[in-house]
Amino acid sequence: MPNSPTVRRMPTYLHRLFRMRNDGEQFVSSSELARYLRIEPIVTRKDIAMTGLPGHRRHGYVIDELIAAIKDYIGWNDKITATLLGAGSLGSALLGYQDFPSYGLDIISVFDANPDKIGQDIRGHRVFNIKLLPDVIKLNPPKIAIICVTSDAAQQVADTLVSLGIRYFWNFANVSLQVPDDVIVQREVIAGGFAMLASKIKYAEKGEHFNLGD
Amino acid sequence: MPNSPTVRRMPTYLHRLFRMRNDGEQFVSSSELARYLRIEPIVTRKDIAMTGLPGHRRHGYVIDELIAAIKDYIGWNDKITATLLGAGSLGSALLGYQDFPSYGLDIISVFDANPDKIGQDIRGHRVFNIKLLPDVIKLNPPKIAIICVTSDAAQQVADTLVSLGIRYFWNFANVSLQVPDDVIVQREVIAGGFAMLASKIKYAEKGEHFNLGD
DNA sequence: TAGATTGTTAATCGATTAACAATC
DNA sequence: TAGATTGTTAATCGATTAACAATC
Repeated sequence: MPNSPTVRRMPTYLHRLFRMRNDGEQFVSSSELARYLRIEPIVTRKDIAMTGLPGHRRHGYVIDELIAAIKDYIGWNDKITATLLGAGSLGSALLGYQDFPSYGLDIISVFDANPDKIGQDIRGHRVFNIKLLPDVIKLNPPKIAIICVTSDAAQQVADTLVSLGIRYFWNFANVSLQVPDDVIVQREVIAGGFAMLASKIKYAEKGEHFNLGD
Repeated sequence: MPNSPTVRRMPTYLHRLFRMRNDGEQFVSSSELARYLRIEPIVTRKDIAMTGLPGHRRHGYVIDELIAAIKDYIGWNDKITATLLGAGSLGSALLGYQDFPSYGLDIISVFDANPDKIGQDIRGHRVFNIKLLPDVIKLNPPKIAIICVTSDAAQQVADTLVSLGIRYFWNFANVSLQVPDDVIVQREVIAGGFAMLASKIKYAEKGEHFNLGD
C-alpha cells in the first residue's frame, strides 16, 4: 500500500517542516511545500491525503500534526535496529549519517572482513570480524541488514543473513541480490542516479527537451 | 526523452552484462536479464528497444553490442568532469567509488571548509579550501558539481557554483536546491530509500500486501 | 461577503503488462 | 518443421494533472 513516489517525497517535506517549525511557524499550505519541492500543489495535497491528516481550509496544515502524520506514514516513529555489513568508505559514511537516529534507524552492530578494520572503533561502533556474524546476530538480532560490502561479496553475505533469519535488506552494493520471495530488499542504486544525470546532460546538450522527473 | 525507470535499470543490466562477458558469453536473452533483476522479460525488451539495438530472434542480444548501446544511451561513453564539494564521510566515500571512472565520471577538484581537511590528500585528490572555489573552477571548469556538504551549507555553495556557470548538479544533501530553471539538479535521496524500506516493513508486518516496486 | 485553501471527482498521461505476430 | 525469441500493437494500471466544489 505505500506508494513509491509519495513515500520518497515525504523526507523532503519533513526536512522543510522541521525548519519551519524551528522558525516558529505553525501552519503550512500545500502550495508553500510544493514551491520548495518544485512540484504542483495538488501533488502535495494528494501526498498529505495519503497520511489521512485533514487540513484546515484557508490556513493549510498544522505543522506539528503534519510532521507526526508523515513520520507515522513512513514508519519513522518505529525504531528499526540494523546491522551494517562492510565498514569501508560507504559504510563509514553511513555510520556518520547524523540523521539516521531521527529516522528511527539504530545501527547495533558492524562487520568487516578487513583485519585493519576489525576491532577498530568507527564513530562509536566497534567493528566485528565478519566470521563472528552468526554468533553476534543470534545474540543481538537486528531487524534489517545494510549491505555495504563489495559487489563480489554481497550475495554470499546476504545468503548468510537470510539463513540467520534476516528478512529486510537495504542494499548499497551494485548488484541485484537473489533472495527468497518473502525477503524484502530495498536497493540504493547510486549508479542509477548518475545514469539519470548523465542522460539528462546528453539530451539537454542536444537541445532536446524532456520531463525533469526524478 | 530519457525515461526514468528505464534509465535507472540500465546500470543493473550493465553490471550483469560485464560479468557475463567476463565469463566468455556472447549472447543474452531478455528473459535471462529479467530473471536477474526480478522483472518481466517484456520490460527488458522494451528497455533495450529504447537504445535502438536490434536483437536476434532465437538467440537474443549480442552482449558486446548491448553493452555499447546501453552505455551510449545513458551517456557513459562521454567523459563528464566533476568538482566535489565536501570531503566529509560521504564525499570521501564517493572519492573511493571505484566504478566512477567506468561511468565516465572524472572528479577533477575537491573542496572543503574544514581546516583539518584542507591540503590533505584523500584517495589521490588534494582538498582545496572552499574559499578558493571561484579561482579553481575558473581555471579548470568542471561539467557538474557533486554536493556533499551539510544541508545547511548546500544552498549557498550551489548559488556560488551557479554564478560560476555550473549548470548540472548531483545533490547528496538532504535539501531541495533552489536554482534557475535552466540548471539541472539530480537529487540522491538516501532518506527516500530508507523511507521506502521503513514503510514496506511497516505494512509487511501488518500482513498487508503491496507491489514490490522500487 | 470575498478570498484562500482543502479536498473530491474526472481526465490525462506514461509505464507496465498482455497478446500475439514475425522470424530465425 | 518446431521452438525459441524478438518486436509490435493494444489493454491495463497507477500516478499526475485538471476542474471545480466545499468551506472556513
